[in-house]
Amino acid sequence: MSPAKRHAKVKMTDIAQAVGVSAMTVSRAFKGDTGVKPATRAAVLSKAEELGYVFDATAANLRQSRTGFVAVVVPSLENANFSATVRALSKALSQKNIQILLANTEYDVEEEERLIPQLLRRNPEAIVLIGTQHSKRTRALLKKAPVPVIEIWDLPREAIGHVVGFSNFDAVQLLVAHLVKSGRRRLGFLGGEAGNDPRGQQRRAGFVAALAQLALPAHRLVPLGTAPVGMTEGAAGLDRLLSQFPDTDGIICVSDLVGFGAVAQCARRGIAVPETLAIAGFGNYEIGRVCEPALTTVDVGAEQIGQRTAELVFDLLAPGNTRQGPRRFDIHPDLIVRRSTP
Amino acid sequence: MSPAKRHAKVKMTDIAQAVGVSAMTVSRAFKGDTGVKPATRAAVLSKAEELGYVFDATAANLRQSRTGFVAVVVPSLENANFSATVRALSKALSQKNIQILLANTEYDVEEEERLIPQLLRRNPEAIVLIGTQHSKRTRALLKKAPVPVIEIWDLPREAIGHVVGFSNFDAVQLLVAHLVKSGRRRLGFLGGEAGNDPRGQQRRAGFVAALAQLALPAHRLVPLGTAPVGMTEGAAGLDRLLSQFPDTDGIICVSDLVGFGAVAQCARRGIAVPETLAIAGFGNYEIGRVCEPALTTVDVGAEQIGQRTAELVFDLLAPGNTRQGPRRFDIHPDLIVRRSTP
DNA sequence: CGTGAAATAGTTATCGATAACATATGGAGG
DNA sequence: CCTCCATATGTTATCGATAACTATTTCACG
Repeated sequence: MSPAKRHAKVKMTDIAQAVGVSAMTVSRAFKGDTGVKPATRAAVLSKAEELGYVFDATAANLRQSRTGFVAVVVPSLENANFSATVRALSKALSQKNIQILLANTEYDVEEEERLIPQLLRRNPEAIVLIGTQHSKRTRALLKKAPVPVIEIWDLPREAIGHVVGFSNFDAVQLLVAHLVKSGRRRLGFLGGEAGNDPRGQQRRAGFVAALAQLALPAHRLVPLGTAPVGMTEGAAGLDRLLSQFPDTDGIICVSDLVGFGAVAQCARRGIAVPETLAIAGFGNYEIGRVCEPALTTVDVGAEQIGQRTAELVFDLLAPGNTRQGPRRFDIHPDLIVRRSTP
Repeated sequence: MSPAKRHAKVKMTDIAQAVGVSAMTVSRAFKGDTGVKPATRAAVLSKAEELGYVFDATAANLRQSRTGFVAVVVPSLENANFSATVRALSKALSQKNIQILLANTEYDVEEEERLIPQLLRRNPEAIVLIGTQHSKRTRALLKKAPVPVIEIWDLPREAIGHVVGFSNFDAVQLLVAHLVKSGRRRLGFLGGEAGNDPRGQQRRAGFVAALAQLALPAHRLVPLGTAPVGMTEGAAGLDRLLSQFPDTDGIICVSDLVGFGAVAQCARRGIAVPETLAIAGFGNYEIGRVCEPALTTVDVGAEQIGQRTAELVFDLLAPGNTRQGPRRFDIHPDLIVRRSTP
């Protein structure tokens, strides 16, 4: 810690005094455009530089009751899809100098319940939640909260506020349709255990519903354990699925990570993909693009969700915003066909 | 927006009035431990609940000049190693209700220079930076900043403040030693182009130095482009390396992602790994554990870095802290041998 | 030149919680 | 029954920037 750090904090009044103006003028000079003579502004800014002044956002925030940050609640950062969303969101927000207050729930609804009040105390301008499954208390808290709530990555029947997401349920149907069209009939699903990954469950529900509609059997379901499930679980899951249902001719996985685990396990076991077994993933992760054979998957537009969310935030914070009702953006996932399915 | 949201904000004085005590008593009741009669505290808390009171951290922060958040600057969140660190850090900090203010530089030193002043204005209690390469202005700014600076993920010769990291330079030597011990002599390196990934460059430098020390040729270097480089670049890089240096018998990759790309490409080209070509990765990503053959790699203790950083932050913020000099934690990476090397 | 609107600058009060200090109440001990 | 100290609570001023208002200067134009 250098000696400079021990100096008393420099504030606007110090600059004001040094330059010979009032604190208000300094404040105006910093904000940029209001009526301050260019010469005065220059003097203020140079003196500020000289004194090593650092603007105190806390004080400004209190006075203005605007904080300029957005709270973001994620189930996990290690999921490349979620981090892509956060990245896109962060990038867009930082353009307008809005900061992100990050909270990580580890897929735990109770942890979320504990964290959200902590975030709300800081008066974020909006709160963005990946996921739409919350505890009763959390929902009640957010409903009353004096900030816009944006749930993303899903399309809940009953949203708390705004929504930017897609239907996991529908997205899986793209994959089912594709596999069925290419002649597969005995389809299995890896992932989506009842529990802490609502998106995974929805994908499974979508799978079951799609098969039911086609009058195909939908009993080949293998849960993989507690989220997050990854490549390791995919490999183990494939073995489990095939030992229970050896005649399976197509598998849809809850994510590309699981899909890759399954494909890799097939390679080890000498099962031909896609000839003997077609395998599809979900989420368009990099691994699905690179593995052998490359995975058919669904691109859910992770970046797009982040981008759109940022735009929504800008909209909500726009000065003239006549708070209309809650908004709902439906992102449409794209089917990406690759070599792992015929 | 529910009607409740239009209500004027409830503050401590409102509760005080409703309960018939002073604002100070309400404040004390919330803090928990100071001398407040249990009955009074109960009355205050229940009234607060009833009125839907939300504590305003901004005001408290201003008064106390403590904000309770830590700024975290990352080059990228999509790197699983970095997000593991952030996750561990976030998890530990949230235990003590310290929030994370996140900033993403996208591996861009100028973006970092733009973002850090924004963060400093918010009076974080500490600023954590992944990486030790900063612009001159950034360094100067951080040196003067009235908050502890913690650089992580590297061991810089000249740190700004505290350090929690490991030597990328040394870590690679573990891999070189391992490959050489198993008889490989014509080693190549994929990654670490001069540019925006200083950690990658250090790994390459470590590779060159290790070979030089063993009097082995160290010219088989293939840059992959601008960070972040991943699986795709690994596959392309392998082709490039083998076309330039067909006799290569061992490759060290700047990350497991690149390593996987290389291994996958070998599978496509029918090159036997590790018999013909040994391949090692870096970072102990999940992919390296699951791919075929599994990758020999170096575990750099990403979570451990986050954990340690949190502990350091706690230490620095401890009330009785007699600010000693800067601290330096050297994390020791571990070699993990798997099937991709003999 | 004089006048008034625009441009520039200053004053005062405020955002909401709390540190620091001041005061009231209760009960133990003499 | 009174002193004294611990416990419980109240008062006042403050953190630093800025909204809202007021005051002054500038200058275009008649």
